[in-house]
Amino acid sequence: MTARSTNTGEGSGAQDPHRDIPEATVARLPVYLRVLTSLAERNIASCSSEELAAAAGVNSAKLRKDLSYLGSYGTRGVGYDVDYLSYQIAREIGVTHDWPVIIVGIGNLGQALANFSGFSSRGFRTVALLDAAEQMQGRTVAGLEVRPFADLAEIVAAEQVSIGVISVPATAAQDVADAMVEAGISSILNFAPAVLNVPPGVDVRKVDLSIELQILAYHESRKAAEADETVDNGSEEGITA
Amino acid sequence: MTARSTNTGEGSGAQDPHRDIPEATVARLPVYLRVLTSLAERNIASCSSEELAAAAGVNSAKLRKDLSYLGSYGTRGVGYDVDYLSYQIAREIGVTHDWPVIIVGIGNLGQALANFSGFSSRGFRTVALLDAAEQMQGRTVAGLEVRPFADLAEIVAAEQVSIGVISVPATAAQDVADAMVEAGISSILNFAPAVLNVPPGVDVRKVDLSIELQILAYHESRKAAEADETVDNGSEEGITA
DNA sequence: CGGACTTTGTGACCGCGAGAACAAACTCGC
DNA sequence: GCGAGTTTGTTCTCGCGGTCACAAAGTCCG
Ligand SMILES: NC(=O)c1ccc[n+]([C@@H]2O[C@H](COP(=O)([O-])OP(=O)(O)OC[C@H]3O[C@@H](n4cnc5c(N)ncnc54)[C@H](O)[C@@H]3O)[C@@H](O)[C@H]2O)c1
Ligand SMILES: NC(=O)c1ccc[n+]([C@@H]2O[C@H](COP(=O)([O-])OP(=O)(O)OC[C@H]3O[C@@H](n4cnc5c(N)ncnc54)[C@H](O)[C@@H]3O)[C@@H](O)[C@H]2O)c1
Repeated sequence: MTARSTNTGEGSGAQDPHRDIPEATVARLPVYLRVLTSLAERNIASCSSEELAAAAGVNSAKLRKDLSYLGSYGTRGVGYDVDYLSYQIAREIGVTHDWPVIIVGIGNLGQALANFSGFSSRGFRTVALLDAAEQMQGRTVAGLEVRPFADLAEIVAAEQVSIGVISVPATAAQDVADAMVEAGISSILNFAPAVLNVPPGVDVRKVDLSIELQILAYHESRKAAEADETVDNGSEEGITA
Repeated sequence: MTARSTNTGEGSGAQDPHRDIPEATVARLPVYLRVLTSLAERNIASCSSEELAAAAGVNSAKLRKDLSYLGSYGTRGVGYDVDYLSYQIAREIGVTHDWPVIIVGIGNLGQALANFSGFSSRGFRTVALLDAAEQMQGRTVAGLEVRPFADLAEIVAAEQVSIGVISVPATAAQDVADAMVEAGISSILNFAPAVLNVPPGVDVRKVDLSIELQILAYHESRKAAEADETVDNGSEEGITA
């Protein structure tokens, strides 16, 4: 999913034994962190891998292996300390401090994102909303004034922004991405249904609702086809045993 | 990502040689379809795998292999016919006809989704908006009246809905999912940051913005750390050759 | 203090998916 | 009609990721 390019030194190998957490694990760490936060809110101090895994919806062995990439933070025979593990995961992800984020394109979706409170509680702070449309200028959304797109570079520099969200129409997405990169942003979350071209070193993640729905539709089609077949063949339900 | 359970007959093996398209391929087919649609709009009749792959942002060999799962729809020495291939992909995904969809939770996000025009053009039709809150009842959003959550079963049955979207707070997500399944929905797109428990045969896909941002944050952290190291070690740029 | 029990951390195995390379098949020009 | 050129479809290999199973390590009770 991520268009993460290989490191700057293309051929260097760069096998620093420091840490290299598998991408699949990185994608699950936030889930674990959320579960742990929820446990902490219920004043649960300690927790086994089995319980954690169940709450996160994954296999317990997978969870243990994931956590082992960060170090040995559990106690055998007991489990994991909720607060301690939470902190370790947050530190690994890099959300012990807040990341400033900007949103470009304050339409339907952009406004919903700006109004969304879930970001601030999970390590992010929306510092600016930008839009190119004349009639959006000066309007206030979620307590922030909508600023002209031309101010992008200035804002990024002033607030040290490295993460940008794109919620403009697909046709404008590449232009916005180019401007973001030019301004110094190196991570982009893209909601527009467009393939973004970015230079090495810049990460792009895309969220595409139509694709998600179409994947569901595919499985629905097959379920329907399967059901038809089962009707034709008569019942196939496990009467074997 | 998908919590698709194994088929009804858990141990049956079900090796129907009919078709079994790899999940990774299924996730890319919608991207190809979008690219093809875009080409068709520009009156481009034919296209090589190389061009398609570039526009979709994937490797051309991978694209060819993906397409080969549907059959041999290309012409060697020429490429693919845009309209023909579009239709074949749409048929495989199952979006030659529209799928009725309902959205539950018409808050910030739900309203943005309801107002989003992109769904209808990609094989989906929002047939109902549901919300539990008293003050939402009777309001009209995107040309549809918001209906009480209690009407869920009735609507699903009347409109033959099999796909549901959840955009309620995380605490309510499991309840809504249960009700959806009870009503006969078998595919769920979940925006709430919660792990949903559903019976076998029901597909769930989740879209979690906080997780996406946290993954970006992780890579940002590492980029920052890397940059620090490079400064310490002096330049490491490819001077080797 | 020791043994039984619990739970972590990890080694081994397997299957999916990505990518490179190539043979087959088709078109087009002569 | 035929050869050169082009592009597909497929085979092979390799590495990542998921799962099982177990040894190591710690706790707790008698
Ligand atoms: N609304 C949804 O629920 C939804 C769902 C999935 C995907 N999307 C995607 O998200 C994007 C935005 O959707 P939306 O419904 O909010 O659209 P919208 O038309 O409501 O909003 C787009 C905003 O972007 C601004 N804009 C346009 N060009 C710009 C530019 N070059 N620079 C800065 N701002 C610019 C416009 O002024 C407008 O305010 C689209 O690509 C859409 O496909 C939206
Ligand atoms: N707004 C965003 O941009 C955004 C981004 C990421 C994730 N999310 C997630 O999407 C979900 C919705 O976010 P939101 O900002 O729209 O919240 P919101 O509070 O604005 O809207 C939630 C809506 O759900 C309704 N609701 C609550 N319980 C219900 C129930 N049991 N049955 C039916 N309806 C019910 C409420 O009446 C309300 O209208 C949340 O889980 C949130 O974490 C939102």
